[in-house]
Amino acid sequence: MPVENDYKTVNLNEVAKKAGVSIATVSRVINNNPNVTPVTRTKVQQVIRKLKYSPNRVAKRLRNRYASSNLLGVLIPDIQNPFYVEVLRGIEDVAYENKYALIMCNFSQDEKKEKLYLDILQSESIDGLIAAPTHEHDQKVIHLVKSGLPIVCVDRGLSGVDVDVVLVENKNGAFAAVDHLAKNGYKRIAYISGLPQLPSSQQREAGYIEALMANKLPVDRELIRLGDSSHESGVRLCEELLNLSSPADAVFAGNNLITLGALETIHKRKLKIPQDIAVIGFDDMYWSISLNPPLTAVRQPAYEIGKRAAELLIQRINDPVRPTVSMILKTELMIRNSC
Amino acid sequence: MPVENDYKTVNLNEVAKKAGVSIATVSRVINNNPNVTPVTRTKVQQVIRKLKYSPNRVAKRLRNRYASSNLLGVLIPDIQNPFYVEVLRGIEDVAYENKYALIMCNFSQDEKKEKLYLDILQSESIDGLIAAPTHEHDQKVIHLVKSGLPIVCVDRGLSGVDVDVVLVENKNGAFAAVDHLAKNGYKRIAYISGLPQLPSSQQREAGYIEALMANKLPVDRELIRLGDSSHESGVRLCEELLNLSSPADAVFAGNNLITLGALETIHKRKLKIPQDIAVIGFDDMYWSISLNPPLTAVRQPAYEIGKRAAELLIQRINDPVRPTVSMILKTELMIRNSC
DNA sequence: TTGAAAGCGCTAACAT
DNA sequence: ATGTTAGCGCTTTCAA
Repeated sequence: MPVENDYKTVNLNEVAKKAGVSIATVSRVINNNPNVTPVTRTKVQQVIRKLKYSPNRVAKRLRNRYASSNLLGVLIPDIQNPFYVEVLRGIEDVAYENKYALIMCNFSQDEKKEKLYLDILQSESIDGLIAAPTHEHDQKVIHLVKSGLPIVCVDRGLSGVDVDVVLVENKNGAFAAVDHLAKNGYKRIAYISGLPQLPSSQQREAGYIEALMANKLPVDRELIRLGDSSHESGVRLCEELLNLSSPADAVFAGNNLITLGALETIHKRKLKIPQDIAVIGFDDMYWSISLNPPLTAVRQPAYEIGKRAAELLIQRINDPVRPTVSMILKTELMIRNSC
Repeated sequence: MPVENDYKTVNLNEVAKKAGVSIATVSRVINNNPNVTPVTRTKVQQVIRKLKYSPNRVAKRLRNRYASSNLLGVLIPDIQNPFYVEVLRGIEDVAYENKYALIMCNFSQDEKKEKLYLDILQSESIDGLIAAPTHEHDQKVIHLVKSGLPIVCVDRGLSGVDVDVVLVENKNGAFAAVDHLAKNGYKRIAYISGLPQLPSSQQREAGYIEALMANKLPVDRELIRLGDSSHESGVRLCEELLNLSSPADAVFAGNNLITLGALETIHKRKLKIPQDIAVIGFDDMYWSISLNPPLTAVRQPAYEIGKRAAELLIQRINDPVRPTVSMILKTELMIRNSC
């Protein structure tokens, strides 16, 4: 049971008393209300400084629930994924420029945790939210959108509601990757998918299949492995692919973490890339060049995604009725040596 | 200028009215106060569910400033550094278990930003804070400790105040790394340091120098390069080291990001590791095995650091007067192929 | 220009 | 067992 913390904070009352004015006047000084004489203002400011007074944001928000809390919520599916970290950095830079602080919540792809954090975020009365929902029918997020809270979705859209969203061309990106593999002569190209309920996983699979067909390659369901977007799933599913009676000769990994997991398996087996097996990953990393071998990957403009999302969110906070937009960013195939 | 958000929230009053009881009774139901008849309780709960009522945390905190906000602050120096991400995961798991949510603030080694976030955190009346201060004399954090806010420092201590802290054996870890290099016959071992004001950078340098001396190797100031703990600094300083008239034959990199930067430079120059130059990094990564070549590194128990720090923090919140503790965790040399 | 006072949603002491 | 009410720190009318 928490014990009383005995650190007390200076409040308006103490400042007012010490300055010999009313709390209303102190409040005016703090909020730069022009209706204060320079003399009074200076006097109050001195006391504020002396007492190290800083306004209580909690009280402020309670009183003025429609005023800005200067707090933005960010709901991240997996903080271990460097892609989301980069998105976060984009969000952060824009937020900081606009004097917003971030409450970041990482739900580790756990829907229960997501719900808990969403509840907290809502009752903290944040000004807006950037979220990557677990799936398109995420009831909780949909409910929040409907309630009028400014929201921007990244990486994953929402079905049935009108919401700002920032996505990438998942299908095209996947197509380019697999097409590159096929053009280089690989015949048994595998796809290790992330969580199958994610729209991005589905779109990447669609791109994979289209590229196979465009190159007259058969679609073998055995070569499509469904995982949970984690590093561990990359390790495990790559093993399965290598154990096939007719093993894969190339792997298209559905995200960052899966790629790193697949590489781990391949290196453990002392297989040569790309001679024994080719690898291409969705998501580039800044250290891709230092991997063995330098990794060929589909680059998502992660920082840009975050930046755009934050910009859209702040726009919406300032203008709740502007029409929603969908922003689709392009991917880029970074060809190096892994295929 | 933000416009009114028109999403209104259900409050105690509406629930009370609809249920035909007083707000006090509703409050009791919410807080599981036993003094409510089962009949009343059920009736109120039904209304709560029907109205989708959820308590306003802001009001709760204002009213009861000494009660738990169930909010923990985390002040991260650099979210791009996988080490801190791992620490964060440790913190998060413990926090979640104990029903705390996290406000994470990433200040990107920027002291101004750090100060801003600290102000916000304080006025959000968080229950406690886990911080990695910019340096040992961080006035703002010291002030917070003195004010009585429960705080645990990670990775970096604070001088002159009594505060819980979780650290690793930086000096020993560095010694082991450099000693390993020396024992393998390397003569011109360089050290790329992170931000020189960080205690960890200094301790690692001390370990480096001691290992040099223990192996009767000269200490050449030219081989010690001071950076800012970033990836970019690793790239740049490794270049400088390679351009020396008598270049380094081994590099001890002060952290994760620096290691990745140094590798980038070495690969760009098509140098062979460890033949042309050996590399050893402080901080292990789960994908170290997939690097070219598999990286030898000093492993810090990052997840454990976060876990311990969060445990200490929660202990302190529950018992503000327990004596402070310093926890020093061990590092481990992971020998692979880069030296 | 300044002050007094209401009230944001909630909890807890007190009254019934 | 339930209700009434004060007050957390703040902003904002309204009055002076």
